[in-house]
Amino acid sequence: MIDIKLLRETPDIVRDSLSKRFIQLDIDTIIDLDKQRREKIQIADELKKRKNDASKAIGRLKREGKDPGDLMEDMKDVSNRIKAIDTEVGDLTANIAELLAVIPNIPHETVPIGIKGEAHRLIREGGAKPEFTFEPVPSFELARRLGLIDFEAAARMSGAGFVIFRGVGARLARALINFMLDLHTREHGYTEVSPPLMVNRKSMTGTGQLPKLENDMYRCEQDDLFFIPTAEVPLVNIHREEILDGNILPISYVASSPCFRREAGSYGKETRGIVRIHQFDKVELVKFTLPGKSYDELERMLSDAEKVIRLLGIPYRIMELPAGEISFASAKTYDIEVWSPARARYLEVSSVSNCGDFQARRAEIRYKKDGEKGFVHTLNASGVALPRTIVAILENCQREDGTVSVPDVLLPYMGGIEVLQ
RNA sequence: GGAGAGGUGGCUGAGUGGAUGAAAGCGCUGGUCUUGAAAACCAGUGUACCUUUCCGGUACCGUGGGUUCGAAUCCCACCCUCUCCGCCA
Repeated sequence: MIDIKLLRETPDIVRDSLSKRFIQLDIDTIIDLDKQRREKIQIADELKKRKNDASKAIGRLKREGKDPGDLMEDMKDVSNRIKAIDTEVGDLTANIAELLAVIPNIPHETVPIGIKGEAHRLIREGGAKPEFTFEPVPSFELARRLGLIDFEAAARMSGAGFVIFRGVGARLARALINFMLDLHTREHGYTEVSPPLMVNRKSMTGTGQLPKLENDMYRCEQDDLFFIPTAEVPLVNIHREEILDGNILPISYVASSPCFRREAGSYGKETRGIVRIHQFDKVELVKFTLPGKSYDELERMLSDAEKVIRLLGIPYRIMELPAGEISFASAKTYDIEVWSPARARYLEVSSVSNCGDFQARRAEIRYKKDGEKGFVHTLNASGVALPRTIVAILENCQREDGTVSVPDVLLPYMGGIEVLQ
């Protein structure tokens, strides 16, 4: 959530932000409602003061054995007026909150302007693209031939967009998860967390998935619980409605979890293979920082996620997203993309974002340090998503005989399996 | 799912209709003292909103309603925690 004061005092910053994101929203209505609300609060507060003073006087009179009858009679009317105004204020507050909740975060000043394509800024590249003496086979074909993934059985039991990793395929997924968790906990200082996979509405609102993305999530209607689309949601909500000691920041969490996404409306593209599926595993990184430190931490987080890909030896590149492409809650986002030789294109395996105080404001996550207080900054990064990383491993490490060599860093996790065959 | 108990500030914990935004203790911050530290003593120490030069005001005792001139305190609903029973990986 953006600060209502920003809207009140410098509405042009918000207008500018919306236009950079190519979003049209009526903010004048909010500004007007906010003005009305404050006026009514003032009136109500004055009446409440009268009421409080009178109540004290009545108490005093009664104790002295005098009759406060008239005063009590007068206060009945005041009380009713307060009730009426409070109802109006309540309605206005709810109305404003609702409108404010759909305003996206303000992009950081360094974020490039634009939308698709050329507006993406290349930050750096790594790893050499493999040079094949044969036509590279697409990952879904390799996975099928090697018996790593069963698409048909998954479709039968759950529908399109679900997959079963089986045998060495499941082993590879588990190896990747363990490798990443070990890397982030041992070398990058993250605390491992195993969070709930279903969370309530308030949590989803706190991180910014709601109210906008309700249709993109699986929901258990009976209990009004949502399946998490990313572990970012439970990780950030760990500290919801808390005041953190500024001296223990930054706090860094890592979790591996399945992610559930309805991907409504995306049928037709990317439906083949495991590039876009309804349930996938992802290792997620989340940090809580002091406001002044978040952009330093963003770079560190980017390199933490990048390390995973570098150690796996997969060719990749890092792109900075333009304002028109960054997500709702983000102020600045880098994508890490891995190379898919069979498709001759890059696939996003990680999004690394600084949300500034946007989520902290929604989720009421504050800090206090040396008498100074405020909202923390929150950051999140995939570190990284499994299926597309598996695609990249299969395709980049494939050999002419149809087998795939396992990256060295995964060998300790593969129980002696060096080649997928 | 059933029965019971309970949810008060950073923590422990008083408080059953008016002098309580909330006793007391602990913790924390500053000061005195000390070579320094500890102890002792003194002072301060919740969050948010409105107003704003200053001053000030309002709300908040799990959440939301209600009763009342007045609610932490009474009533209703819901949420959460604990104990026992049932069920269960």
